[in-house]
Amino acid sequence: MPELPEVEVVRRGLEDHVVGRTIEQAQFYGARVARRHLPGPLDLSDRLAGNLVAQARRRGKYLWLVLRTPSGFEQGLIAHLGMSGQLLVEDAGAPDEKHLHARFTFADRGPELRFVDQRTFGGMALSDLTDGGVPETIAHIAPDPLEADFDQVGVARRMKSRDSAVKRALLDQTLVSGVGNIYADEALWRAQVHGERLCSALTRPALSRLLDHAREVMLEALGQGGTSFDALYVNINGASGYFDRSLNAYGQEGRPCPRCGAPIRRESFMNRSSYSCPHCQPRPRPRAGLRTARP
DNA sequence: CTTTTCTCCTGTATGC
DNA sequence: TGCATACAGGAGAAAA
Repeated sequence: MPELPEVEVVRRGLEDHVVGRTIEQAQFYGARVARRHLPGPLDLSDRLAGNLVAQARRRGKYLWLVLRTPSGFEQGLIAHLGMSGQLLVEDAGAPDEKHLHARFTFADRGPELRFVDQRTFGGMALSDLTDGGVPETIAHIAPDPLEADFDQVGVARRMKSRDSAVKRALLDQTLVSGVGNIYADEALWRAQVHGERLCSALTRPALSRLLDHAREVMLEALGQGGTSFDALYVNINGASGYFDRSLNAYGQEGRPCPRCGAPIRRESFMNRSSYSCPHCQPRPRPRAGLRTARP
């Protein structure tokens, strides 16, 4: 599942293999991949031909190519990988993938760029750029912890004032972007905090330390090419990352906690799975007056 | 306004 | 063997 480190690996691949090239033709197959481009896939295709790819940028889990027309007008081609999206650079002769949704050919007749996505939660769209260089349609996405001007003090303060579970806040992309289920669980394990603790029950320094852990675990994962459980996340060359070997909590149900040896537990939270150490990350005590399900 | 739940999608694993 | 069900989960819409 591509989160910040995996998306950054893809961005670097695009920087190396696509930036500096001119799009000859962009084709979109089916309506779903361009569903967030409201004028539709044919309009998107028309607008892309002839553009120079000037930059490959990222915020959180969003990627965008800065495209430049011959007259110098710039826009952002946003790509989100969703759960299973892949951007692949391949020779034109390579057989079409089963879930191929978009194909870009270039004026230099070099390798193609393809968007492949099994579960189609991902997509592409064209957007004007704001003064800050971020596409308008993702202006609501907060800066991620790897950005130079990430306002950690401000984020910790906003978290402190939230009346919700701390894991929910970590996953809220309008608060801090780039963190998904895997790195949220890993950051909480490192911070020794249970994800269902309320934000307001933690101190601002503790919230700041949690953000430090989120940044550090994502940086470490980036250094190992990201986390791959299967062939659904790969870099633009189709290769897997290997941070899955370094996971301490996520997906480790029943295995000993690397810190204390207690078996890692799996719990359901927000209709997905959360993994934590029952000893290092005790559940919060139910508060008086809190409504609980009763059979 | 804030917070939570629902929905989109398909391949894989599991149970009867 | 076949069919039903659970699960993976990001993000925006809808509901509370």
